[in-house]
Amino acid sequence: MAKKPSLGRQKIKIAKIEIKNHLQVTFSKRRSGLFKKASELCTLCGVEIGIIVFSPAGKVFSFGHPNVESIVKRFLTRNPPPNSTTLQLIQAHRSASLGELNLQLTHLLDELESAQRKGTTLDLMKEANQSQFWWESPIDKLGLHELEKLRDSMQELKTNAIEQATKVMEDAGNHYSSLFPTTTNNNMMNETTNFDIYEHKHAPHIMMPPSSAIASRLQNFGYGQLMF
Amino acid sequence: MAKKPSLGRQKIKIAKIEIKNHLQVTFSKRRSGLFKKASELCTLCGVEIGIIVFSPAGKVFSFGHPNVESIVKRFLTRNPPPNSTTLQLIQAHRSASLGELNLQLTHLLDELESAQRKGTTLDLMKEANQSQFWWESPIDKLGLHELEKLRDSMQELKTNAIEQATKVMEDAGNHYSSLFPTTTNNNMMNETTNFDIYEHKHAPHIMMPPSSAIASRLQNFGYGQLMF
DNA sequence: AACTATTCATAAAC
DNA sequence: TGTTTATGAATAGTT
Repeated sequence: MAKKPSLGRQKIKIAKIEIKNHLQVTFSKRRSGLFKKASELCTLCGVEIGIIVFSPAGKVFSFGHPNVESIVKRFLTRNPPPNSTTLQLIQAHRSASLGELNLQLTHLLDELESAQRKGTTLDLMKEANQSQFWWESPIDKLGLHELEKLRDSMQELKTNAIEQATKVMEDAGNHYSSLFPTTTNNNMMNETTNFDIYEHKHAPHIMMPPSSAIASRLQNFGYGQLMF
Repeated sequence: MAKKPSLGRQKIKIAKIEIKNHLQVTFSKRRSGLFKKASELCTLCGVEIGIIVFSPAGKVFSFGHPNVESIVKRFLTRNPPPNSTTLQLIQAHRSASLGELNLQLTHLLDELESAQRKGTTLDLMKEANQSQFWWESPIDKLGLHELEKLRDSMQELKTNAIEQATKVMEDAGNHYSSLFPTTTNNNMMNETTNFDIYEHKHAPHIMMPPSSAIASRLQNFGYGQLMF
């Protein structure tokens, strides 16, 4: 019988895909393909890469090694030395065993605690009717650093947890796929690589100054009328 | 004569290339491959992409559609995702399974991402020598609130992790003590493709020589004489 | 840089 | 969105 299992990959023109559904599929596939390529390049050549993608729907997808923010910042400020503290931290966590999860979490809790304290302080300052915003206050590079470390730790923690879970369940011969609400791939990313998908939502209340304020701020960055 | 035109492409391990010459070639090839992929993705799906690459030599290569700066700016000024659902989610999954743990971590990462982004923005502003913002911030206690929720989430997470760890170790013994090969891709997106009429011409390939690239970019950010 | 034999990515269809 | 299939593309090794 004439069977037609699949035409296989077909050559396509590099032009905007008009079929909505098709576009979504292609975007998803190629995005992960792009990130995978980036990841491999990082590992193979020991380079640092940051990728930011804005989907047509306004979502943000980012890839970063070691993380997008450090890349961006370095790009903007021609940051000279590579991030050492964070890398060390990650390195340390990379070989962590499940038994150390508790330790890590405890440590993270400590950091969170201090972050909270900082937040409280800032809140009090605001209530004291300070006209300056919170970044005018005690928060400085240290705060940033802490946050970075925290985040990286969390990332690593998550990775470890998932790794452990996967391994353990595989060993136990369980079919675990239904246990994971979110997709889990253990094969494409590199150890210290951030592969984040950050959903853009429409709640402008957290830290969003009026557009006019943003405009003026950006002018101070040399954006001028470029943006607004 | 046995002819040996080429072995063709050989499979390689994704690990740091040690032969410098080889590394250089691979970096060059794969970098252009990466940028090409990005370019195609831009055209096919009408998305905006920014890529920043720091070579081992410290050189900067970038790709941007329409240009890196606008992408970076959007990324930095993006609204942080509202996290009001996080606590609910955590509490709803009080008896967390491993998969739920993963979910929780993903959400926590989102929050941390926001916090970090704030920090990055702050830091950049400071470096831009901004010392005052004369607009009144619409912010409220959300900052504190977020931190509190984060804290609570972490507490919950810790409990769950310890539970899981105990349970898992009992179930599987110790034969998985050292297993941390690769990381994880946390994919959890579901976007309704919005079909805006984004006109996309040829995706511009921006590969400027490092120094000039940085220079022009920094000038655009008001760092002009600060650097050079 | 150009050339090929292969591996890898992915368009289609489910 | 995951899987499968078969083909289009990218690229490792060589010249």
